[in-house]
Amino acid sequence: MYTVAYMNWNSEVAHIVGTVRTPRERWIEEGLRALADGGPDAVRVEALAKRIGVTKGGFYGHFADRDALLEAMLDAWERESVDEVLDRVEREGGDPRDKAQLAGMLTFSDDRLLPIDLAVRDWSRRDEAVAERLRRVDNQRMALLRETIGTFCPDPDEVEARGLLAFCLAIGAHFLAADHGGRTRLQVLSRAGDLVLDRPHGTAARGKGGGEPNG
Amino acid sequence: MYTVAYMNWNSEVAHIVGTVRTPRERWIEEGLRALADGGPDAVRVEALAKRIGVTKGGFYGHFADRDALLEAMLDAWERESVDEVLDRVEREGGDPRDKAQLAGMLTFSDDRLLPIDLAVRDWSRRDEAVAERLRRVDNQRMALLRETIGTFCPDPDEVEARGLLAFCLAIGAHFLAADHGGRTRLQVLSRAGDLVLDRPHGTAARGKGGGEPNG
DNA sequence: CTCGTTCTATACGCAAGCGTATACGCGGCG
DNA sequence: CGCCGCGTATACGCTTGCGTATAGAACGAG
Repeated sequence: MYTVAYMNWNSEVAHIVGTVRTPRERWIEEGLRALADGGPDAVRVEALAKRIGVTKGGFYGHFADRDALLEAMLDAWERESVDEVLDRVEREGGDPRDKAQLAGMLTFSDDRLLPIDLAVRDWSRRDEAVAERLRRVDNQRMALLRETIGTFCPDPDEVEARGLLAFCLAIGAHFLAADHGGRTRLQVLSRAGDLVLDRPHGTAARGKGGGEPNG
Repeated sequence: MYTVAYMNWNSEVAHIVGTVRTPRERWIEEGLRALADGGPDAVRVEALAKRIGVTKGGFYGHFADRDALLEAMLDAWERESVDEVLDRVEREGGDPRDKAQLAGMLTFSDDRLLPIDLAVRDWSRRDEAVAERLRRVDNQRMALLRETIGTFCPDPDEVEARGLLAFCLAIGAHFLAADHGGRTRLQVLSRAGDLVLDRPHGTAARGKGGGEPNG
């Protein structure tokens, strides 16, 4: 019976999804990995094929051309970034401030999404369409920050400023190469987060970069 | 800048520097422009030549290969970033907080240096040698921030946190695509700067973003 | 004026990468 | 079984880009 079920999956779902051998999603996934590793220019059809273990033969059955893949990659990223992360924050968030911190630290400590996010940011500086997508994503994250920060900060202008600060902190830290004289980046980051969220030092719940370093 | 009239440069200096027609610096300059516009992958010998108005013929008289140009570009950028900016801040800086603000807003509102800086940051994520250079530059800027913030903030850990915050704000803002509901990015940025530097709203010497003391 | 240095133009070989065309293989279906 | 669909492999033409070779032009020096 299992065999039947499997074969049903094959026949029924196969033509819906489109392919069984190397699904369209596989190309997108590998494309995003290449994007994360080397930027948009590193997304090369033949290179992806080699990584997957096939030739580019079947690629053009899924995508009209390389640009179509890039579009699909951005679609996937945008959906994954917004839906998944926001959902997860909504589910797991506790104290509003920790929730805000979680919002930032979630995307920005995810080993998979983070490098993609950073690559997209740089990419968006040169491609208006990418910038537009990033704007949609960032606006949603910013909305979350506004909401959570608004719970303890009455002035809307200050809320916005703190939101920007938190966001810039989460992003900028990954584009920064400075040392901190003995301190860990995480330690300084934690302290900075306390400042942004206007909470006494060491009050953060166990987030990702939270907690007291003690060292 | 280098471009200043290398045409009437000829007789005297020619045999000292070695070249008159298209100086080595010209290739570097154009390379940095290409880097700013399209990242390291956009620095192509033939493209630069076309932009300069020559063919690549003379290029290999100045540089062993493309990598040598990239090295030279980074040399130039590193020196220009550190020396020029720090000197200027030292000369023009007034109130320590404004000086700190100037430090960030100088590089990060310079139409020429800013895009190069951002491109180098992204580049450094994929090239360890570039990361090392960026570390040197960022450490110097961070030192300046420490110094100025330290004048009004006694706690070294907090100084470091505020410094990181300021730095991240200056950088991150350029990688951020979110809107601010009616407000200008500059407005929010200004308010955020006030928070970071722990000063009442509206006390800044000049508006942020290009508003350096223009004496 | 002639010479040598130095940049310039042009041509070449080579490799990577895109998109297309075509034949093969394998599984599903009549 | 034999056809068909779809993914795959392979080969091709085309473009871009690097680095080299070589001849010509510009300009200062003698």
